Amino acid sequence: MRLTTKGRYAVTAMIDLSIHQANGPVTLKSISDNQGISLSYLEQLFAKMRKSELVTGTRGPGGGYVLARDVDQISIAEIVVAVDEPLDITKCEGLQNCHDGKRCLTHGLWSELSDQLYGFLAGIPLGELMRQSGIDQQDRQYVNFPELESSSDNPNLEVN
Amino acid sequence: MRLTTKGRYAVTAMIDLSIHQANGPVTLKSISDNQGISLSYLEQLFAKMRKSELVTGTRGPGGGYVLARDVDQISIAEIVVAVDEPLDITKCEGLQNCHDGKRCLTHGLWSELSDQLYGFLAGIPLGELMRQSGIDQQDRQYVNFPELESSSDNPNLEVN
DNA sequence: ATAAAAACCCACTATAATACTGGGTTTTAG
DNA sequence: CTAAAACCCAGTATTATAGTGGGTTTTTAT
Repeated sequence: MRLTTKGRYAVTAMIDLSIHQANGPVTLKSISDNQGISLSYLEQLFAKMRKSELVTGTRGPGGGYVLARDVDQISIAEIVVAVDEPLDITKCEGLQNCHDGKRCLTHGLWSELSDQLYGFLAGIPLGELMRQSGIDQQDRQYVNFPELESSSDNPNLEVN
Repeated sequence: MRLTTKGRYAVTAMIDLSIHQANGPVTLKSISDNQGISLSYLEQLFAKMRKSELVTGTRGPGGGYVLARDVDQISIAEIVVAVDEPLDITKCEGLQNCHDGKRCLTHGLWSELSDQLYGFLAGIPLGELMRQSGIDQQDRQYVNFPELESSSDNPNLEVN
């Protein structure tokens, strides 16, 4: 499992969607305007999320997207996996540098780490992030994730 | 915090290093041969990890790299952060699509998620993965991470 | 001394992933 | 009928990833 900016775009778009869907279907155009993501890129992302049955689209005027499930029944993991296409599994098979099984071994280790990461993100429902967005920026600090302290020694807070 | 194949290369190389450093410094050449990563790419990765003081290099014949700290005092998070250069923080500042603070808001949300991911990976020492590599592939299943069940419903096991 | 092994350094290139542009076509409300 | 929207697709620009190919220093061993 990878966690790239692509997944961040998708999660960001889904938060926007979950915030605004109360008034009916949300258009990609509005998400595009709100979040500064190109319309066509959003279309690509939502095509994948629709295939993963995270959202449902309705056509025509007044149409748009709504979440296919309750906001708390959709995890961050599902969103990330939906847009982040898996790389080919068989890459190391039949390669000369895999002869002693050493490469496959570390691959296996990473897949376990990946599995854990998935489990971690699977435990964070979209609604959790959505509700945080309603809280004022100043006081909003890990209120919904008490299991983690401030941990402000993180040198890599990717804010953009 | 991002988690890409680049981080995986670094973690893989560090596992290889931690396994072999008992016999003295490990050359990048040997890691390159073992793991099928290009020598020059390893040099780039290790230059960063050296700056982050995760490894120390010694020159000349018989030289190579060793871990700068005990294998259990180096976390996966540190390795990933060391090689994964952060994107520019100020990207959204002064942009027209950030006027209503909506973008900054979701950025903030993501940074919190990122912070949690960091905390999660910070809790996994390199030694934990290293020791798993000694266990036979067949029986090796989440033995060191009992907090997670098999979770074989993960649709995105990235094994390559 | 000399040779060789290794880190260390750098500029460039190839490939792949990301994100966007710009055109469509369908569907559907009004 | 018109327009708004999803839906679709081919291409392109940009960026990140990974590699190639040269160096130079440092250090050990001959």
